[in-house]
Amino acid sequence: MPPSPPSTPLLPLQSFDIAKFANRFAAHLQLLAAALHKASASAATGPTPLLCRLRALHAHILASGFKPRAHILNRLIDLYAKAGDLPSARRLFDAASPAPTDAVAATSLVNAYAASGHLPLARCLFDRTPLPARDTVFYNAMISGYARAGNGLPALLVFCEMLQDGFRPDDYTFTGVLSAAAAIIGLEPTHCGQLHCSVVKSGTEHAISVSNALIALYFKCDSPDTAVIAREVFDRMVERDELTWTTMVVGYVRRGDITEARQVFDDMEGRFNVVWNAMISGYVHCGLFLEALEMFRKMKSIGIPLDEFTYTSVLSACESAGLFNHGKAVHAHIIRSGSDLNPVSALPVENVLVTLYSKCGKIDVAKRIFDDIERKDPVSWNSILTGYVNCGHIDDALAIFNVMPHKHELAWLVMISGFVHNGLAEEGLKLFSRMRAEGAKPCDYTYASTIAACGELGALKHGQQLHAQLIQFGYESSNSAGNALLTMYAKCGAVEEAHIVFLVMPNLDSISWNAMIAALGHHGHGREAIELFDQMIGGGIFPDHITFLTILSACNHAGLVDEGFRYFESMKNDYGISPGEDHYAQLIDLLGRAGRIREAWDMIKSMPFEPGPSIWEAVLSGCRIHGDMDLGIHAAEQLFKMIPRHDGTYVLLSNIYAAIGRWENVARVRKLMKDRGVKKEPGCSWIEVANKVHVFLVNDARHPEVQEVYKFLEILGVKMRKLGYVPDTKFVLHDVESEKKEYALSTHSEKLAVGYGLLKLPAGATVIVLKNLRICGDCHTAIMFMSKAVGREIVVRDVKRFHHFKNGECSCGNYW
DNA sequence: ATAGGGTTAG
Repeated sequence: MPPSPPSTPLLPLQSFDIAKFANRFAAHLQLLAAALHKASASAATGPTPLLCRLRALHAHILASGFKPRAHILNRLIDLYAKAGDLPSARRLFDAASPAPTDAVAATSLVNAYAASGHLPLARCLFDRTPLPARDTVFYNAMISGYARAGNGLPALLVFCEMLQDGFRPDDYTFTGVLSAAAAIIGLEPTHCGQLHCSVVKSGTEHAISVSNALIALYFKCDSPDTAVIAREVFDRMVERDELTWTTMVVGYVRRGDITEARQVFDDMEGRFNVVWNAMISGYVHCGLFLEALEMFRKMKSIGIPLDEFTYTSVLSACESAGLFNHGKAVHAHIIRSGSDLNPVSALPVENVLVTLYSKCGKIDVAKRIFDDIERKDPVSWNSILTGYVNCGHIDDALAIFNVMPHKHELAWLVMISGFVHNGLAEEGLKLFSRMRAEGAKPCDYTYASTIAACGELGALKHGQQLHAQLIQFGYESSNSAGNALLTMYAKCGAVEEAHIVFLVMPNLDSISWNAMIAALGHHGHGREAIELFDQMIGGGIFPDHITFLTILSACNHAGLVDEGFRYFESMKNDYGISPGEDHYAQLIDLLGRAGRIREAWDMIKSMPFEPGPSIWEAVLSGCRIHGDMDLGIHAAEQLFKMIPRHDGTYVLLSNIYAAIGRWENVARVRKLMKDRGVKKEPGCSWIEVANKVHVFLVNDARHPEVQEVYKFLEILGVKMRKLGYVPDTKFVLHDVESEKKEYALSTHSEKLAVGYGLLKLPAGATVIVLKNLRICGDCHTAIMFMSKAVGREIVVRDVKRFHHFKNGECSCGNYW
């Protein structure tokens, strides 16, 4: 804690003669400068204690009637500038004009302006200083000012001006020039070479700071060759400082070369904690969390000072690795070790703690930490917002969002994607509109989330509008937006559009491939999906567990049993990806649909883990298709045991009882629910509703029968609410900002169709599926089963053609 | 010179 400003005068004025004053002042100013240098970042706003002392001293100087000579004046200006009181510095400077004979004061001011982000002011002063008053240091101030602000080109121009004006650059000049050059994006290796040459010519290459800047410059170039040169510069250095090691380690880390970084680190002489921190954060960025933790442990044990940077990286490692107990231990360590954390630079620590606690489900702890943060910044707000969203507390998140002082771009994004993930896609769209109305600028990720919302809603027109906006904003080459568009078009049934997006995307990543394969699979194009998968492999893209989930699902949709098996094996053997529960579930679903329910059963028994809900769901659906009711009920009951409070299970179980007409069991389910305090009605009501339903396949909102469909949906929606159901996304009536209501169902409705289609339908009941989409895999399957169930032909119109379903087959020849 | 918050695929 710096001393508070003295209330009594610093100096007893009467005891010194004027000459001695001058010396005393100079000495005091010197002391203040040293104190100022030590007290770097301070949390306090307003005048700092040091500034108060400076003002008091200045007041003494004025009161003494002593007219400070140039060097004292310069020092005063410098101190005011460094203490952050630029207006005072400027006043003194201007009062000393118009005859500044040296550049010292101007340099101080240029430095201060640049440091406080007022580059134009610095430049203005720079330009107004006449040539005779300039010196090398003066140019250096301007150059390093630009360099620190990341303005590479202006810095180089000042450097040229300096040479033209006939000044000799020194090591400081080159340190500035090189770090300015490093800020230029797309710098060519030849440029680095040219700068390197002029460094050598000037004879400053032995200065450590110049070599350091040179190394940083070569690393920034991001080519393997320049990294080698950086290494050569490093090897030739006779003397190295902390910055040298940091630059090397960070250089390798940024290139993703963690091994080289570690080698440099191991060669390091000295115990610089910044380098340790850099190494830890390097490990975290590479996903090597355990190595990061090990390094932290070692750092602690050999007594390298830990600081805010260390804690932030280590906590982030714990959070990313899911090692919450470890994270809590580090938190405890921070508290135990006393609060020697700088309140300004500890902010990232607090922010990552918020993330850590919310990630492990302790949102209340996260909230407490958040509330205790004194000076919350946008990251703090976004962290707690994300915490609530990820815990599914979307209402709390919204409440926080609404009281946020400055809604950062990311906050909008988190909120919109939060809505979409919590089944409130429509709210997401509304929020996007609000964002635009409030003049906030969406980034490509925001577009990605909003477009995903359209996909969930099946709101093709809105999706197209967003597509157009995206191009206007210049985001058309963004991968995230492209992937979202592709998926949106596929979910709206426009596979061709999706494919076009896929074809024109400049940088396909594994998500793009997965999305396109899924799009084809969902629409029943199993063969094409497989073909695309092979292309993906041929293109050297490594498939992940989602790719295999997708390809298995595609095989499932297309009834490609053998292919499904082949890919399941290949996943394990060729790619070393061990199948998870979902992969097994796909395969079991596939077998079940093909009537090979016993094989599916064997597969379950051979699984390396206990079957979970998705497995039993797959068994259940297989049993429903092929009438193996004993196994089906077994599956339903397993499901029931696993998630006893999951309403869906009650629905599922009573559905299957109802389907085989065992109404007494349906009643038992009702009673069970009552006993267990589940408020909702069991699922048989759904069936009662569904069996009387006339639903149409609709591609076009202007379809003559669409009004009837709307009416039905409204009745169904009301009825469901009366029964205590909250209609899920499949049946929500979407009012999508247009004048006329657009009732859109997402691809999930197909699953519903499968469910309904397989029920025993009373004579005369017709179940057709409402869609404004084209017929795709599951939907097709469902209708084929329906045609078998009702024993007569069902004709549905697709966008392109009519499909005639009869006796479980379709005129288009597609096997389900 | 080292640190913290985000998206899209199943």
